[in-house]
Amino acid sequence: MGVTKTEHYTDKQNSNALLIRALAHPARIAIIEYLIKVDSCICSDIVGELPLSQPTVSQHLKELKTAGIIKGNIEGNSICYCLDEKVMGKLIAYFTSISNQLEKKKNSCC
Amino acid sequence: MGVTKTEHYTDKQNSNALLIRALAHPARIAIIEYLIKVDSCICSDIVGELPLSQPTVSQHLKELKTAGIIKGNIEGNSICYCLDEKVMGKLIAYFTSISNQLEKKKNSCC
DNA sequence: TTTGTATATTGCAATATTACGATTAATAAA
DNA sequence: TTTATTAATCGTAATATTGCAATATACAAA
Repeated sequence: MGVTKTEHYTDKQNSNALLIRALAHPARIAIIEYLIKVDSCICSDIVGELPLSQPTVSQHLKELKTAGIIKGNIEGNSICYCLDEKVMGKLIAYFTSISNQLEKKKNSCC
Repeated sequence: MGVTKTEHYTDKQNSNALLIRALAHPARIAIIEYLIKVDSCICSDIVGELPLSQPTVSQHLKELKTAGIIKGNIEGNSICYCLDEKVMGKLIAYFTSISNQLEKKKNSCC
């Protein structure tokens, strides 16, 4: 039905899924990589960097913003977007914890 | 149009997006967390663990398998699924590299 | 005020995802 | 061989995502 049964998973599983989903598109990966590279930016830069129209880029930015991964501050008549390192840190911490768990038990069956 | 313009991104961006997308659902997060916890399992176990029907679980397993995150070996008349730590490692390495880049430049503008 | 620039929103079409019942396929057990 | 068990596949419905043209909004500059 295209609708996820979120109520049966843990809060962590749901919130991590939302964060991960926000990065599950090459355009949004390109956006955060660009934000990391320039370490501050305005939206029109991003439109120029991507092979997408301005409305489509705006939509991807909105998804990243909704997920909390980026934040935007109005600056004159443009908008300064940058990473929310705290939220990004949560995602990184999740994968780090998986990494640690995998380190511990190397006795896989396959 | 619901179709991603993959040809304009780098191979890394596209392949990372595919890996990340494979985990962009709480059911699939629950599956890999369960696989890590038990360190080997068969599909029927997973069906019991999740609030989803057997066909739906099978479909999620297929997506994880297509992405390369898990592998399955036939074992009697059931299937032993487990993580492909090499592929999982690539994903972890990506987030680690992002983490390292963020460490270096703390002078964000927002 | 008018004009230009930057970004968001709306509306829509094409396609993808999520979920499940019914069925199939393959092996195990009786 | 028959029956049971396990997992995959098919078909389909509901919903979500991706993308863009057109338009709206908001501010800056002239």
